Amino acid sequence: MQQDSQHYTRCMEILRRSPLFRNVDNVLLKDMLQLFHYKTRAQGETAISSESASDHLYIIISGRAKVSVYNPDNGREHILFLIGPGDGFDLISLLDGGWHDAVATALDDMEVLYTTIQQAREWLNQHPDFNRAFLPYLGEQMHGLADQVANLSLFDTEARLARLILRNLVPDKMVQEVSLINDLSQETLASMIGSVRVVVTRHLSRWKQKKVISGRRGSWSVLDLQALLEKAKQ
Amino acid sequence: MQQDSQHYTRCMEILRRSPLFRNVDNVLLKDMLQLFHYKTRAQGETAISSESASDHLYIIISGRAKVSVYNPDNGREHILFLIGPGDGFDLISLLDGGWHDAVATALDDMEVLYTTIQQAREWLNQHPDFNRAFLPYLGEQMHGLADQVANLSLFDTEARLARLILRNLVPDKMVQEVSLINDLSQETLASMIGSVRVVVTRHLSRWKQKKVISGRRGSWSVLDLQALLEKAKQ
DNA sequence: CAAACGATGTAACCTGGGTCACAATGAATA
DNA sequence: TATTCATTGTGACCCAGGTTACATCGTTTG
Repeated sequence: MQQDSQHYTRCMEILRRSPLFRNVDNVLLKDMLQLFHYKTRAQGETAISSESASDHLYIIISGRAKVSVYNPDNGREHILFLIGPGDGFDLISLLDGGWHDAVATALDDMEVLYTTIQQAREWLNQHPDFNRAFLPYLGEQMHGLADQVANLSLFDTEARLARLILRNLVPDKMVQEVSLINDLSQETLASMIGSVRVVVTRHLSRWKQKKVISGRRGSWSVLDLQALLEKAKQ
Repeated sequence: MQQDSQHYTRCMEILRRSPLFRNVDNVLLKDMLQLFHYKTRAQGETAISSESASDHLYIIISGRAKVSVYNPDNGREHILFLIGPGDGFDLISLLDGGWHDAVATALDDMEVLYTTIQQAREWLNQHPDFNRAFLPYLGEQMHGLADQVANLSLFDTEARLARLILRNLVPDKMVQEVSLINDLSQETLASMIGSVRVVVTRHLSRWKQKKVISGRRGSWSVLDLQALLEKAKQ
């Protein structure tokens, strides 16, 4: 991406804030930006499929995406990651072959930066400092996956849902002691905890009746944090 | 470990064959071995727990271990990885903080090499070539975790068990078209697929009746590979 | 050899949660 | 305002698979 591009400043800002490049020198980061190209993706588009996965890597500037796996036989989907501005996708292909089965789909209209694995690898060889930047990021993702495995096999759906919500709590500026969770459809929530929509609905409405939570899509809030922690079984 | 140690040659051999150091120069590898210390672990011992996890890393010389997570509430266990000679544990702490909840337990009597994260990190800074050696290994593990998530949430227990067996097939030298699987207790198999012992027993005995498999602990063989593939749903 | 122990086989039972089917509520477009 | 479509609420049904409880083997140990 050229320095005179209209998007240059915004992209730079996002990179600057990204956990991916936390401790990377500013000048170096500017240099790196030259490697990347800019493009947009409409909501719903399959941003990266398994075919193209192994030869490019991406960094998100705006919008969110889900990285998921499907079972064509029973039509079920599981969301491995939700990613947003500053996140990368297919970074794992810097380590080896990249995701085989996973597919990334845009949840919103998106802007992304992309480059070839080839170029990224060369860059990495010339600038080993970048290893210290992105390796912790991959470590984080690995922990995320291990946590998902643990959740799926050690906890029931109610606990998994509670845990998902607890991980997405956002402190609310208006009301004390109350917090908000993300704007995600119940369908999406279900696909994140390895369950189906109706089950999520069931638990949410039970929790509403018991005054554990209140609100609806996009504006949930937690009334009884203690109860939620209890359901998450620590 | 000193060059005059009685274990030196064997250790070196294991390291040489390990996927961890596939494309590492022999001389460099010998150098590296100096970093490590040797010790043994009895079967059943908790080789590495979450407390010590973040300050040491290990390479297995002999014996196997399981890396697993527990839910104290319902007493259930899930095995994240089975590791054996040439495998490392807690390598992820080279990336960040290491496993928090996972525990490694020796399945057999073991010999391990160990060193501090600190020392390993310094070594890695001086020898960036090692990044190319162990990063693909971590990438592999990451794929393994993603596969487990996919299996747990997209497939039923029968398919998961079939898939586990298919992944552990070993070509049999004696009989054509027949293969053997690992020597693992049904309890262990269950903990690898996120289920319980009785369910594993159920499926195995059904499969025996339908002549899909035969044998018993330690000497299973697959009679009808096609049927097994079918149950694994591709 | 007896006894003790671990790993298996099996049967009876029960429930979490998945499936199906429809109604109700918005939000968006004509 | 009417219509369409996506999302959500809810009830009835049902089964995979988890739970409990023994019985049966092999293997190890006194």
